[in-house]
Amino acid sequence: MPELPEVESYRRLAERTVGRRVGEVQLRDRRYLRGGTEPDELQQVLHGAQIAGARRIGKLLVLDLGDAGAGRRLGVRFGMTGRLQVDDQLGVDRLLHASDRLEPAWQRFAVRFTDGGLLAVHDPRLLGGVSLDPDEAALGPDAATVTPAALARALQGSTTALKARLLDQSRLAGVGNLLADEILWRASLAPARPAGSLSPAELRRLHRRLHQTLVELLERGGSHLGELVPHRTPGGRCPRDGGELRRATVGGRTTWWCPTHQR
DNA sequence: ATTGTGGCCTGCCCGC
DNA sequence: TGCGGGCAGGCCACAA
Repeated sequence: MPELPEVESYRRLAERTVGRRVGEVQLRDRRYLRGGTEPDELQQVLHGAQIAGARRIGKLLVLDLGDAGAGRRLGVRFGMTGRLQVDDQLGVDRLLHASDRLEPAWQRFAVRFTDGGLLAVHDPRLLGGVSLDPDEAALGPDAATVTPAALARALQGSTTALKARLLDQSRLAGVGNLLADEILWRASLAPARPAGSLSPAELRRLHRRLHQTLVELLERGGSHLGELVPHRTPGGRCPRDGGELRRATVGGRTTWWCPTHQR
């Protein structure tokens, strides 16, 4: 599913649209609109606008608009099965838990550029969506660049499960379920630990592993390419010490961890 | 305010 | 072979 590494791939792909002008806007299903954006407004703002930039905050892709749409922004969320296409190129090859097929009906939103190119979002399950002027302030610091101090602030003073806090996009933006399991596994921290219970040494370890994991997976281009992920399955064993992994629901999400070395 | 839960949405996989 | 149920989880509305 698209987490920070996938969305960063999408952002890089979206950079190809910078400087191009929007012609036709296609919204196949108005359920794909989020944040109160109306089809008419979307059409009006996008038509004739130029793409001025492609940014990413956590899992949110933001296209800054220029010219006719100056000052406005287009936000794209990918949910867990969303894919970005620019011209004839796809952002990532494979998505875990998502079909690799590209049914025309799954193309939920697209803009045609006046040069004949295309930016399209394919999303079988409609869990993603597009909106005008998304609330960027509602997101915490981006997980790829968060400082140790900011990470500590995101966790401190809370008794909720550490993993739940890592998944809270308003505290830290970009970590999804697979990444959370991978990072906690690498940091040797139990997912159900109270978020505020980490010692300074554990906080440093978590920050280092978070950073390391993101650098590595950004390079590999997918959140499913971690070390733990292939073992998140019944009977799966810890690749570090061979112990049987445990499965439970933490923070409302399926969670796999190694009770032997994650404390 | 914070935290937890259920619903959305549908392709896919398993067991009968 | 077909079918039904369960599962996947990002995000949001809502409840406690």
